[in-house]
Amino acid sequence: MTDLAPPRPVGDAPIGYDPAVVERRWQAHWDAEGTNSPDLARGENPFYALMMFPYPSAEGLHVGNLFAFTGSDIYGRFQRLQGHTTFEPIGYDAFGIHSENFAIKQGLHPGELIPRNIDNFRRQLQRVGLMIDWTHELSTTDPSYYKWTQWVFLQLYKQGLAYKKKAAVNWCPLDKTVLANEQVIAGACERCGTMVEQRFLEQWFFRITDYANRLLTNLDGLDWSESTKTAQRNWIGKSEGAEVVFPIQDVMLYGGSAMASAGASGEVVANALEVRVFTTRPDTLFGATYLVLSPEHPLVSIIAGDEQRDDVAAYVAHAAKQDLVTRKTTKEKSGVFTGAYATNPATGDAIPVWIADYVLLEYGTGAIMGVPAHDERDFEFAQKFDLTITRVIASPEHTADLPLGDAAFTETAGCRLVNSGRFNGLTVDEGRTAIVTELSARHAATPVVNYRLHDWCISRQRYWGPPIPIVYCDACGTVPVPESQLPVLLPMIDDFRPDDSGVSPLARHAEWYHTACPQCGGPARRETDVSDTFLDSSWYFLRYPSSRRADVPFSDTITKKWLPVASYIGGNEHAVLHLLYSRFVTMVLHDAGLLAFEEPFRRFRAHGMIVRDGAKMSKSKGNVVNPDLYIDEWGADTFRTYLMFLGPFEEGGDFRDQGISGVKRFLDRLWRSVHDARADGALEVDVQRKLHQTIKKVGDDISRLSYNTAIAAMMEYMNTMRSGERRPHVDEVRPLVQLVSPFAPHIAEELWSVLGNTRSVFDSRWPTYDEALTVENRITMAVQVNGKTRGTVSLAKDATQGDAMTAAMADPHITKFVTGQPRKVVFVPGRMLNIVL
RNA sequence: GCUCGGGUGGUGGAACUGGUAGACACGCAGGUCUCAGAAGCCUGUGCCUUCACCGGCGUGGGGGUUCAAGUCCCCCCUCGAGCACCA
Repeated sequence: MTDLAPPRPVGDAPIGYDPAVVERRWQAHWDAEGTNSPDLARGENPFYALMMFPYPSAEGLHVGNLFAFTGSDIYGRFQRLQGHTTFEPIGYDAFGIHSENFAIKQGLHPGELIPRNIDNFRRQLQRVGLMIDWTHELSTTDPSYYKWTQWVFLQLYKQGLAYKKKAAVNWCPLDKTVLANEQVIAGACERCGTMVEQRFLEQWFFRITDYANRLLTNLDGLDWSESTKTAQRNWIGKSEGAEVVFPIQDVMLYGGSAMASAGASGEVVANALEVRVFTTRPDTLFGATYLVLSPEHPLVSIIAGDEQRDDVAAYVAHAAKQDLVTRKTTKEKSGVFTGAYATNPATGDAIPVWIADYVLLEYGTGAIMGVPAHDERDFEFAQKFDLTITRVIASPEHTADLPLGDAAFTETAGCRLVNSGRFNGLTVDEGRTAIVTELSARHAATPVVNYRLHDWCISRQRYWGPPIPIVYCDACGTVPVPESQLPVLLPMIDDFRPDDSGVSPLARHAEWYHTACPQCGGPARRETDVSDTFLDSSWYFLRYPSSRRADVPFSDTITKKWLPVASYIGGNEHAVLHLLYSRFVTMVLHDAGLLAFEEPFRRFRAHGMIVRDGAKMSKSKGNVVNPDLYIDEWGADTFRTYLMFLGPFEEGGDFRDQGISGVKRFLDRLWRSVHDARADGALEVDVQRKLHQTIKKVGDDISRLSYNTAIAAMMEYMNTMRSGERRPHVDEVRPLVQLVSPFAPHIAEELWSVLGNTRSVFDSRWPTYDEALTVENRITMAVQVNGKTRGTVSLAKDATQGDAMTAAMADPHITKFVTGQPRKVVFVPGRMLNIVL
């Protein structure tokens, strides 16, 4: 046991509260006693409080991290006080391009840089007093961790969910490297300014699209922030519609190979070239006056007419040269006619087939039907190239031949079909169904659901990540590395910079690259790509409780006991990627029979952002707050509590140092109240009532993460309890120490021991309140005349309308507004009285 | 452009299901204590008018519903975040 005696007043400090001393003492005490390391095997009533692990940057923790961690810590500590065994782990998400680029800039190896950053993070995390179980700390860069990241890859591979295909990526021809979309600024490389190109490279993908519908429908049952669920729904982007078949007319077939498409039964139908398009508006089919294929569409070279061949080829080449970002953001329409015509299956008309880069190969079928009258993009395109525009939807005020004017008509509510043959007069919804039904009978359409979600590209042609555990053998082909041979260690090489070749730097290391085939023992080559950091973080919560097990990624019994995660708190910037990938990986492991649950996070809450003077903190703006300086000056307890007091936790707030002194004063008063407390005499009724109200409110508020109002409530109680320089009774102060403890854990422990307790305040139980004692027996009721508040009356808590009326009419300030006989009186018991004249 | 959040005193922010708008805190002003200060403690503090009482006006703007609107409905302005030619 460390020394529990209260510190003597230091120097001139009149009250003896020295945060630095108190905080150091209790951090050492927690460490020595293992206060924050629960017995995971035996602890009762488990509660897994998870915070998103940080990326250990060179700058150290920023206030945003601290804000998030403190919010999560308060919730975890509160749950512990409710009688749970709380597990609060931390780790570092330390692989990735960020670290690698930074290391390159500093001329250092990420392998030396990262441990240094982690040491600094650990130091900072320790001094804010989080209830972290340090015995389960992890880093994704540790071979004992990424061994199992590779294992996760293998599980997906085994399920047929990992595959390799060529995909378009941004390529900087000067830096000779692949760029993420965020690294392309206005079509140019963010580092060297060179125009970026599109390249096709072989990449590993996970088939997350197979899980799209499940990822979407499960959301309904999750206790998550609505904003996060909405973001996921939008990201998955389900759209229901139909695929419609447009036969190509009179094609000149080149080279005889014309690849007539294969029907469902496998027989080759001669001369049956056709374009399939996806649409969410089959009701507008009669208005489809042209088709547009994406420039990469396989039919393009086949259907292009002799005269158009050169133009088409030039356009395709132009599109290929564009980078992905510019292509998707340039709204100016461009395109060329292919020379081919297709038949609109509804009207039988011949319509021209164009190609344009506003149609993307990766979405739907890579081809669209152009309905210029009712789609903005198509309208723009048709105007530019002078294509036919036919109205097929009309609102009740429109006639069938009313011209469109200068914009597409995209409304649907209350509208009906026109110029659509026998479908005229149907509503949009009816038309949608009727047209698809009829075309389906002729095999010209199929109802289809499409998702915006793409498969997850996990390949990175970089160095700083876990090597993808695959080997290529001339004899056996693609061979997964057997689990017994994991981890595939990332070699510590000096020249880890990306180079001219466009493949990972690992390819340059023959001794690593060449290996023996695990199947036949023959010569083989290793996969040189490493995996995406999002794979590292997609399963880390499974590892924490079992982090000391070398033989399995996660123990069955421990996992059954501790997961799914009871509370997960993090930033909404991870609403889609990290949180979606974690759900996906969990589902896959569930389907493989390795996990009993399919959703990893029972409850998720997104915290807000801390800004400074209304702007996001950034080095370039020079408004970054260094938490160390604030902790030095005010102490961790004050800083934590202040961060929580600045605004609603789920909304964030504006950091300004002016307000921090108010919180410090509050803790000073708490300190003094405990030291001055008397043990004799009785409790005051008003103080006691306020106490019970406060216990109730603080508990309710913490449960809803309304930390700012919880703190305000404690301050109110303090004002009541210590009004003037009133000496409070110990029984009035003791519960306040407990209420404060999740926010300001060090001072709470200190004062708890001053109050004579020998065990941690976090092993005490949250104080209980008596509902009966929270009730006020007299109430102040507002009295309105014609809806305007004209005064108040003081009444017994169960006063009737009659009592209220009598009291109101006795007050001349009120009666002077009552100039006639009341027409009506509205009485809300306990709240207000409204006299209507 | 679309989606999701916001807009309340000098400032950060309260206000649960419509029911005394401005809790709590900062700041400011005055007082008390002190040789003086710091710290504490007490009082006041939305705006306009007034010596004061009284009164009027007030939650981005404009309409509406209601005995009653920061809260509900419609239109508009504005700030932040995310997504973005997704057919």
